Amino acid sequence: MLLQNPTKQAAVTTADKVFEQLQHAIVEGDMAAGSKISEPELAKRYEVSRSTLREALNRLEKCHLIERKANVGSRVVDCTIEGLLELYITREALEGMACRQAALNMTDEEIAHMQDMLAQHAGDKALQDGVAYYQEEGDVDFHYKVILGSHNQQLINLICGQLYHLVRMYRCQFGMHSPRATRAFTEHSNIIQAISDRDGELAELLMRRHIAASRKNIENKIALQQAEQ
Amino acid sequence: MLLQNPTKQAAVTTADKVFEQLQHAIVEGDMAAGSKISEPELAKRYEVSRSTLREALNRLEKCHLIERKANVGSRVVDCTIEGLLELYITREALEGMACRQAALNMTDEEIAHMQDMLAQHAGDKALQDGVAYYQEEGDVDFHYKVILGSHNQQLINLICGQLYHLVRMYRCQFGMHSPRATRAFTEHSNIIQAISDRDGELAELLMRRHIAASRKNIENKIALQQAEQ
DNA sequence: GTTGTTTAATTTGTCGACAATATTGCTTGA
DNA sequence: TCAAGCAATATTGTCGACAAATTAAACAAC
Repeated sequence: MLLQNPTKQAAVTTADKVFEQLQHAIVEGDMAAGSKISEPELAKRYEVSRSTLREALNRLEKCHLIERKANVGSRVVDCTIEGLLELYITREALEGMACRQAALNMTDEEIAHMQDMLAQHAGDKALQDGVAYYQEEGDVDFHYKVILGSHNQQLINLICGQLYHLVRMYRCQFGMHSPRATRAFTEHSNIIQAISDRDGELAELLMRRHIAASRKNIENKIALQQAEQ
Repeated sequence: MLLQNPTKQAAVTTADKVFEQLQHAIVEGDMAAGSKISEPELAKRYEVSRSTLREALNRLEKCHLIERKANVGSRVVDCTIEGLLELYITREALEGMACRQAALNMTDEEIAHMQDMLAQHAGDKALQDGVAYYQEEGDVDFHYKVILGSHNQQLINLICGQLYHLVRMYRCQFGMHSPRATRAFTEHSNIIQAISDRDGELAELLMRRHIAASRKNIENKIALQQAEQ
């Protein structure tokens, strides 16, 4: 299982390694969302100088996992419902367009490969109807493939390099392993079909609905929770 | 005339100031696109230490104006036709969605203010049918207003904080003061109308066409240039 | 003359210390 | 008792120097 950011390149410098560790810690919630970051403390904990730590912090800021204010310091971003919904809106726009471009720009080989992947997921899913696996890794794999298929470096960087770290963070913190698996599988199939038909307009429409469905799913949950209280 | 990035906050630290100067230099082309960046040289020229310069470089990287490779160094991004078209595609997706959200989320006051702005531009335009003014500043103002009107912080940060620096760079480097002014004005009017009608779907559609029209305008120019050779 | 290797020089990455700014806690006065 | 101002503390921003890596150059071998 890959399941790793395709735009990620091997960590060579120590700042890279610290960045990755911090990234993990933030995404997994080991560093509480919204909490203040103490540079001296973190530098000591990871056994690096403050310069290297600051270099790592800069990269965290680049993917919107922390926020800095001049002469005040850094905080881990906090996960709010509004932020989550905003993120989905943004994904809808970007991944929708990426899907349209994928329909135009993917090679036949890439499309074939993606169809194979889906077929394999179908097998896994039938095998272990626990559904969890597909939703977790399969979903991310699928979306990555489509995004990369757009062959648009701008879109790829924005989505994979920045947005998806936040997406993962929200997924962890809100414990979202949503049980839309079977439905998601059908939606994925239809999207791939549209791509292989080179129907960009339909591909975008389907991807947008796919993401919007997840968003609405969340909105409903929220509404339900508020109704209970 | 404002015409400045609405997400920009006052430069307080010296790294901020160096960042702004470098940003200007890159956007305007004083630092050639694609050229290598020498940290020691720049640090000396701006009379700061390498640490502060690197801090500034980090921010330039954040808005995609330079690219860094570990142990190798930084380069100013180069302006290619492909990159420009990719940028327009991305804008189409993001600003389209921002426009839809603006139709849903803008306050009546904000809408009224935008209508006033357009009316004023109309006057200016009639006055000096030189057209240049409207295209330059008015266009940017209009787009900023719509983006901010989305009330979606994620979209605002992505577009205003990152994408638009690149947009400005391309505009400068390729000398694009495209003469679509009168047509653009009509398109702007229609978009505002859709927003004030709270018709998100139409607003998004119109904004996407508006941006796509600019892209196609460029594509045609390119095709023409290549035909000449 | 070209290729491959070794050495020198330059550049980037990292470090610890100092300066400037912000925060905290205390004192003082009303 | 509370507010305001001041002092002390801690944090961030900036600096110059050293270590590690890359690039350039010189040299040797084919």
